[in-house]
Amino acid sequence: MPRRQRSNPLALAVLAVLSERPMHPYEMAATMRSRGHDESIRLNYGSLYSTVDGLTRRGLIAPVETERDGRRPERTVYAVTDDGRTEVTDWLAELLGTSTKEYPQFEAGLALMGVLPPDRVVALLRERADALDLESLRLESIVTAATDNGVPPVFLVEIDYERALVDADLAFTRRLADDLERAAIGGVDEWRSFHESGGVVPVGDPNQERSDVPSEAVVEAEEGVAR
Amino acid sequence: MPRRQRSNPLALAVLAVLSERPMHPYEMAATMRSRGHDESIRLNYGSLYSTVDGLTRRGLIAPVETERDGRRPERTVYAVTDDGRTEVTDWLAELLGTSTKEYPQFEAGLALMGVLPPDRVVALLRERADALDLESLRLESIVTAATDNGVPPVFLVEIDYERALVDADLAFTRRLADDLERAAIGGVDEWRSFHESGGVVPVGDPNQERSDVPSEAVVEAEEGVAR
DNA sequence: ATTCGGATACTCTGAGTCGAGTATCTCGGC
DNA sequence: GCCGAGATACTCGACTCAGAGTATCCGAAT
Repeated sequence: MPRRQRSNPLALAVLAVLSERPMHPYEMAATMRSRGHDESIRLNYGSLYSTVDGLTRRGLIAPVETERDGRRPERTVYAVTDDGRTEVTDWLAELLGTSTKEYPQFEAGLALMGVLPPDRVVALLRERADALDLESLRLESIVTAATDNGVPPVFLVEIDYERALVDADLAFTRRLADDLERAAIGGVDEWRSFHESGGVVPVGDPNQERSDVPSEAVVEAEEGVAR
Repeated sequence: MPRRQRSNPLALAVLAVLSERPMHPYEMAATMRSRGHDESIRLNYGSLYSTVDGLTRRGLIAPVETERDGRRPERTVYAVTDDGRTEVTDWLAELLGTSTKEYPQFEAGLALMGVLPPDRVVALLRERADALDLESLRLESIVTAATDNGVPPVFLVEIDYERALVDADLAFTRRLADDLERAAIGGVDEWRSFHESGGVVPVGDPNQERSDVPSEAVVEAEEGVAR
């Protein structure tokens, strides 16, 4: 059994458009773009073609014809198979019915922010908040424009979703910046004094170095995390 | 100039731990895990070792010694270089100071949900909401446990962040399920009747097929999106 | 008449990703 | 004193991904 892999949503999008009618890859891309799905699903040609290959290998889609127009490159039209039809609904049910852990970049930044001094972090968070504000407005204008064009709101829920997340992110980011500034979170003072008194952990004998660290409590606490 | 690529946060985490002191890859992994960073940054051995290779190639870290313990595999200890030190702070500033577009799986699901009938979607969204509820509790208990263990709250902000997003996601998901059920969003009735009267788009001549589609308005509207 | 941007339609390559696999050592329980 | 579970430390290979590159065609403006 060829190990199923539902990691790449682009494959699901391919199955979905092919459920409507057979197409060649380039047309799939054009269709997705015209529906704004490229806003929610990462789409670029390299991935598209290899995704289509993968789906073909797994028997979820199959080429139905290849046509050539003048001296242009050949176009291969694909159709979804019965297995493919089953897969679309199963996969979609999985996406809509469960929550999968994701790893946003910003979360990594938060986990490692101790490397920078707190004042710097506060300034950066404020910048980020402004960027998120713009992003929220951008999303709003997409919805407004589409609605004015007669697109029924059901087709825009993925944008609403993104906006809800951006707004939550914005609120969190602003709040964190404020809390760090006012040192309203435990450990900020130690973090600050660590950076003010040297900051860079010296490289050398690990054992020596441990006792060189200014704010021992912080390091120990961080290392002692038992989750 | 070797094109910099800051796509993989694991590389940043490697630079960050090596900023503290030189280590061999396996120890880096153990350190990250002990700090709970594997909750925020995707970590597995395959990626770790190739990430370390990449950083070495780009001159951001360098091997300082290789030691062997009995007949065990050799351990190569790496240290961060000056370029590496610059890179950590620059990269971190980028992560904390800007927002990068991400593509959550669920958003893809929302964009394609039209493939399933609305009632099915409502049921699935309810399931997802329950899962998110559990996830929120899990995150809360992580914070509680760590705090009880004496970890200063500053080291837990990335969990707070995740929790804020999960809660926003939960609120959105529940709200959407309700709205779809009550058809409080424009286009749901058309969607429903489309599925009740056949549902599957026939495969065949594209031109014919277009006029076969029961709810023409829906399809046209979706295709007419101009964003 | 010509040219030049943009659309059409893929192809190539190098790099990254991930899980499973390998082999050794350690330590506690019986 | 031996056995198995878990920790230590990495390796391998199949697959995926991104984005630049290639080649052709069309239409509108020069």
